Amino acid sequence: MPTASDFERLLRGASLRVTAPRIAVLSAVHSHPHADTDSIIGVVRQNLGAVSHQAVYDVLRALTGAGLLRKIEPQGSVARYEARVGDNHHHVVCRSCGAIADVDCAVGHAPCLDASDDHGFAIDEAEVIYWGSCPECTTAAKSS
Amino acid sequence: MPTASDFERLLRGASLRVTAPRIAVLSAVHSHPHADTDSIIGVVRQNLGAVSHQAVYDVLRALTGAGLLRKIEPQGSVARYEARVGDNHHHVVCRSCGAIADVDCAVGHAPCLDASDDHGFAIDEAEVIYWGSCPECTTAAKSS
DNA sequence: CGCCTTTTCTGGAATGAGTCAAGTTAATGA
DNA sequence: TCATTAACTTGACTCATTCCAGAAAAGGCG
Repeated sequence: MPTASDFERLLRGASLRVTAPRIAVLSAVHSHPHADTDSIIGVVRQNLGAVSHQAVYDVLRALTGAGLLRKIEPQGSVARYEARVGDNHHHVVCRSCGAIADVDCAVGHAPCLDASDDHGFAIDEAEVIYWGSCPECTTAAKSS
Repeated sequence: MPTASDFERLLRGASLRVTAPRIAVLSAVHSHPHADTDSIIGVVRQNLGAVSHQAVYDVLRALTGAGLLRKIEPQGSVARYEARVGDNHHHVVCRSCGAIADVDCAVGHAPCLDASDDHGFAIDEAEVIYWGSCPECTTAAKSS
């Protein structure tokens, strides 16, 4: 678990100003991977007291733009954020409860970037989402 | 381009009632792949006259559930629908203009379904979205 | 062919994530 | 410390999607 000064270094490294809301958001996302915006707001307020939701939205956008956070939004879910960036990993999403887990890329290093026919697009990223049923929901479904 | 009676057969095959809005929606999605809900409503109204947006939403959900349509919603975009189902293809999305194109699966037949570590999830589908820049936007960016 | 049940469609109101805008506050760098 | 500029607050607002209750139509059956 990184400390506040680690986060401060991260922010400075991205030439972003160091403010309490930003550190709180970074910390919240680090300790709650795949959390949605609302939960993040909750965690941040628990640490800092009153913080406007607007500030959290702004911070999330700034940090996502700077590459410190990654935004994911699987179908039917609101936006979620995670702190693992730059390691090209993917996600499994449970169809029934929405749980999300990380999955390292199956084939090796940044592999899935090959489309059979790219229609002239300049492709810079391949995003993979695996859909299925998490262990809990699988068990629950069997016993019913 | 399938005809109205083709769509009727599709609907009956899925044991869904055959109604004008449903045929119009099917037809609209077939002729406008990757259209968002609003455009679909527009096309349907052009063919049928007044149709409530609610009916279109209901129809889209029913058809998606029956497997006649597929819903896709890339980040930052509203829901879009397409009629190509059951052939495990993926999409390229342009980061700047949002254009979407189809991409057949890179490695062969339902290939990407292997995650390195599935965390106990029972995975039934792998969804791949390639991000990049479409030919138009690539050209526009160079000339600026 | 016409009735009955069930599903679908209409119209309008409601929900909720996310955005906009204007003004205030605070971090940074000289 | 002071000026500059980015970040935060407040509050209203947008817009896709959903909910609700009543009207209409589809399909099955006599």
